[in-house]
Amino acid sequence: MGHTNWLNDEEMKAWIAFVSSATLVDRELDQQLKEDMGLSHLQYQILMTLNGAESGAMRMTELAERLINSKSGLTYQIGQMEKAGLVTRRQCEWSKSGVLAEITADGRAMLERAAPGHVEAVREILIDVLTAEERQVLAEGLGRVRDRIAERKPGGTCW
Amino acid sequence: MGHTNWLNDEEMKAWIAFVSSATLVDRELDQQLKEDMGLSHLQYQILMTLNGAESGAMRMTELAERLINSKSGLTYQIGQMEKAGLVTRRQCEWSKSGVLAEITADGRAMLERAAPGHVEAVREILIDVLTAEERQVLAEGLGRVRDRIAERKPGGTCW
DNA sequence: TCAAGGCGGTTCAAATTTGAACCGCTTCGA
DNA sequence: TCGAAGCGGTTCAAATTTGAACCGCCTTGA
Repeated sequence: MGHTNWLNDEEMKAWIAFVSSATLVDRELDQQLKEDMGLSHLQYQILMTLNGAESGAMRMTELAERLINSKSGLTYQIGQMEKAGLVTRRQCEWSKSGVLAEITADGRAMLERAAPGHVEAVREILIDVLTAEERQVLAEGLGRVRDRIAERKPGGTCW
Repeated sequence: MGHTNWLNDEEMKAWIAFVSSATLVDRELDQQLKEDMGLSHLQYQILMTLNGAESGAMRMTELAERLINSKSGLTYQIGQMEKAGLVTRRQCEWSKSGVLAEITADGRAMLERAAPGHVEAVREILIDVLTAEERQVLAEGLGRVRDRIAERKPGGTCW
């Protein structure tokens, strides 16, 4: 196996397009959210995820996994957002250790104000630039990529 | 215009797949490079870019733009890599301000050692998980996404 | 009953990133 | 020719991220 199977031109193009577009899209959205609402993309995602959970609350670790973030990083961000009044921490009922992050009324209000602009930006930057077929392929192919990587992490929470 | 055009299910799937796969892929590659070679993905990209430039050197600002990185961030990283002996700084001939970052022999050697493992990882994580048609669509569609965003930045160097 | 091991989170120091301020050239227009 | 504006990079402080160490709770098995 001593020989490397380099990427050919076709593969290289796909790879470059993927990496560079991902970087740019992320940067762009972060900027938009920060300018318009003072939220980072991560904070927005936290609010979205909590808002979507029933009772608006979720365990720290599960939240970290969902958002593909390190545990300590999440602790930090929840701390910031707690200061800002967007979320609170609550003890988990059935486990003395165990903390629930919960979205507050202010958090929901913030989300309502932020969502339209964010969705608009997502459309403008990504969704509306692609055809329906392309979106279909993206969902399918990249979904598979995501699942493959997720599978590789047996233990799971090693971030 | 008061009404938000929310993402429908099909669009949402594409969006989610894109964001989450991008995050995971990036994390995965960073990890692989760091474990195997002690390089961050950014550092690897810097070496790649310099190596590809004729004379193995490039202006700081151009490098920053290529890599979609802030100027100060690049200054920092080049500093680190200079300490590690992978690159050097050189004054630009035709401009007294103006700095060229140049890859060293050690830098090229490092790149040669790192490349096979990196390419392998890129294949395993992304390229080989997709069909040729999917790669084609990715290159085409996401290439368009990248170009659109790049166009929006008229001045260019505002990072 | 009790100690080892695992889980859920937090803390801590170190590395990285960001954006604004700054500094020395360069370039123009008055 | 002089001075304001712009470019190319760096510096600096502040925000964020990371990974390892740690702490208390919980489970399990001897």
